[in-house]
Amino acid sequence: MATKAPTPDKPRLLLLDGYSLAYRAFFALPVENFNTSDGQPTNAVFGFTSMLINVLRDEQPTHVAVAFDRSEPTFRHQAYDEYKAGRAKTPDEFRSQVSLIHEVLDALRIPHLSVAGFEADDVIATLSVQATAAGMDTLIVTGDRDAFQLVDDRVTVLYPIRGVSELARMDPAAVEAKYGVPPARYRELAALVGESSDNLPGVPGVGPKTAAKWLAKYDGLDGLVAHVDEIKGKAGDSLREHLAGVLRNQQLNKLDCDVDLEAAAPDLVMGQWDRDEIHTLFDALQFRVLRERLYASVSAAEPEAEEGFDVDLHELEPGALGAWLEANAGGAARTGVAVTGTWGRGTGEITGLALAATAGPAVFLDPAELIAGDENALAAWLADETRPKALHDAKGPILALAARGLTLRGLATDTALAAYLALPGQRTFDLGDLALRYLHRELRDESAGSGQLTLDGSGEEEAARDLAVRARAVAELAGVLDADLDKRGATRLLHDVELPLVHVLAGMERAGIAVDAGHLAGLSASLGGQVKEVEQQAHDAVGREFNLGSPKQVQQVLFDELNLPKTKRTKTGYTTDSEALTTLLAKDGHPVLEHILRWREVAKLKSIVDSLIPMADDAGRIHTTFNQMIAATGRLSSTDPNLQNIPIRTAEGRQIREAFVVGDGYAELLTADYSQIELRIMAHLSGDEALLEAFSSGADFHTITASRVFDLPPDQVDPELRARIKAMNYGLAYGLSAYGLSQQLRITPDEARGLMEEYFEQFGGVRDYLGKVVEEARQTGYTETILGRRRYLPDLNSDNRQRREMAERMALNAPIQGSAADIVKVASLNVDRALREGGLSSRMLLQVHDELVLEVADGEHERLAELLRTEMGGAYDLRAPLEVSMGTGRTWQDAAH
DNA sequence: CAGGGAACGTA
DNA sequence: CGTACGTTCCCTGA
Repeated sequence: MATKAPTPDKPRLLLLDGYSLAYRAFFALPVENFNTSDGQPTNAVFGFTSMLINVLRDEQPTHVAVAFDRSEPTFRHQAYDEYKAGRAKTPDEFRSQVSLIHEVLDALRIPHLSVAGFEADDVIATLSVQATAAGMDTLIVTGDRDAFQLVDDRVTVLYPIRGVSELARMDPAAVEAKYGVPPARYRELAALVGESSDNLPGVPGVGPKTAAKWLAKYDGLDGLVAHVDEIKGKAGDSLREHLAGVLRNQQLNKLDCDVDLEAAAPDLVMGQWDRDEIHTLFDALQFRVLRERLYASVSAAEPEAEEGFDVDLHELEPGALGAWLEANAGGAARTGVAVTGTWGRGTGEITGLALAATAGPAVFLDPAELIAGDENALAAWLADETRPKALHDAKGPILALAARGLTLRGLATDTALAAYLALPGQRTFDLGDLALRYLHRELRDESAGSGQLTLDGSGEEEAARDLAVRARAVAELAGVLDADLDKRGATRLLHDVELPLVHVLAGMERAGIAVDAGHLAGLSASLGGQVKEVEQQAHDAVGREFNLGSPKQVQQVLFDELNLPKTKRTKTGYTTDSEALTTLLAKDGHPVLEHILRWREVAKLKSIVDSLIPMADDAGRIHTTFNQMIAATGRLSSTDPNLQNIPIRTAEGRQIREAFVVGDGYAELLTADYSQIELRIMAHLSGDEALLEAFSSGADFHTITASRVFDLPPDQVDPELRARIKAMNYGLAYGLSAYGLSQQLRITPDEARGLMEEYFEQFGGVRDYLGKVVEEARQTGYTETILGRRRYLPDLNSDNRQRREMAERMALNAPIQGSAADIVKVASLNVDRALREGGLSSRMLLQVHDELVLEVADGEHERLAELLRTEMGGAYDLRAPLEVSMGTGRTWQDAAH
């Protein structure tokens, strides 16, 4: 995570054109999304401040100022009556925001300048010239292209493209690449082409290309004027006719570099801003996301003390570990534990282990060299609940320790999990990154005693020190993350749910699930035969061989050779996905389409089967790895292999489920899943009485809701109507649009819109709830689940419509999907506890989002079913009560219900 | 040989 | 122009 290092040795001046940027922001951000509760529009303030914070963060200037235009006429108006004539009147909603922008700048202690008779650009030009003279670099942020004439080696313009979040970096090369002339000639080009926003017409029929060509040929505008009679063609006539205008433009678009200012460039030093003042102002503006971004970038702007960690690494005599632990890790303070080794597939191996608290000495242990007494001391300490430990991503080490017969208890925190709860959108939580982010320290050894140990020379000592540094970093991070989680209201979620869940997941990974190798081999063979057969049929239907697995070749066959109608575009061509091919099949009916679809189906199944076969261990069991820190919503994910996406939809797919079987020593498999958990959560969260009633009635939920929407008795709801409402019910939680619904149900968008309206007439509370979730998230910057799990969605305030709408769908889905994840996690914990407390031998094997798969021990069926009903059903008290359905059987498929 | 894109499996 | 994932395969470009 290499953050761009600030260059404090070189002063950098940042200049912004306040009015032009605010105006951009005003039109980029939909004003209806940016209002304080008393009706003050804030989209321009928000957009301007957002840009400002981003540039401060990314560019780390040492000096800064914002220039504003004045309302008085400038020297340009005096020279040309029509200057900027015909401009639309400034909207009132915009004007009221200008003074708010001034307040923001005051609170940030950023000077703003304006001079009667001059435009902001003249002020900026003057300051940039001063800055260059003073040996400073200058960055100009403006939406006015006239500033390009200022660009040189020391002066760069950042020009907003598309909204307020993206800036084009215009250095001399970029200007030349874009306009075909060096920055110094930009004025001449603009004079020829004209600038409509300033009401400076150029030469009709002459664009940037022609203008650049002329300027290059005649070495600038003066040369062009001197040879104006030589220019041929229409463009030449046009130029001669409008030459006076061109010369006038060139006069007017020259920026004045000598404006009288109160402050000189070197005076504009970035100051420290007043936190209280910012809080007060941002409270009034109801900015929450920006406040956090501002503080995040402030700390980033602070010079990072990139020190390492100082560890006092003790070398222990054999047999001394017990006493050392008693002295240095025997209290109630958390000890950081770092482990090297390998883990996965439900097992692992420890190759090194280091312990270090936030202060005091550290120790490194090589498990291969531990004598029995030390091994016992370590085992006792690790298993001691009263000796709190902090680890970073503990599940792997727990598996590796378990493989050695060691049990870890007293896991007081896991810095990776804590960071996940703080920043759930991040995909990786590298210890080094977190140390840098939270501790401003690098993961390196800085102790003076470094190199004095005699651990056997070479790399061994370095490895020991590195691990000790990691243990120390974990211990220190633990404290900082505690505070961060507390601030975010996630402390209980960590301690009551995620941390204990680590052990449950490790248990499931260790257990694995048995597979019938013979069955898998049989499937592979039969699917392999079908793949070959269908491949041949496809080749025959086309008349040549091609790779069915290559979308590119499939496209070529379908659209180039068979000339079938084009489908929806992808980035690289036209889609050949199954939906599109099915539609094509209905239209054209070419036999190859059927073969391609069939081939994809069997090839996919075969690849799943073939990937499972080598995964089984000697005992015939497959051990997945559950990842607890990937999904932004709080769900688990499963990898290596992914056992959360084993086919179930088709009969052939279900054959794969038959390969997952009960293991030796157990009676059968049991699956227990929540019925419609997400819809129940939606009913609970929205409090929609009609929806809640549909659940409490006990009848088929989709039929009941359909009967309400269509005003029919339930027994007259046909499958078609039920299917439509089922699609609505589920689609709602995903942010389905009328268009999307129409696509899915193959009805017109108008019909879909009508359907949605009728639905909301009955279930208005759902609509209100979904709208409210998004609005609240826009204000606070995050959504929250029933257990307080947050998801941060800064894009809710994006000026890019596509990104904003995507974030809105995420915002309304996250509390629903995330709350379901919360509930299943709580249920897993409760089931695990009840199994232990009840002394049952049955065990959990898998979690598939709303389903638990268990292995039932002999004679425990009844007790287990009862236990699951209690623990899963009672995991959380929803207004639409949780309902659990179960099935048992020899295979996973047989256990379906 | 890494990484992106397309396609498709699940909840 | 419906959320959340992981895997496989092909293809491209260093």
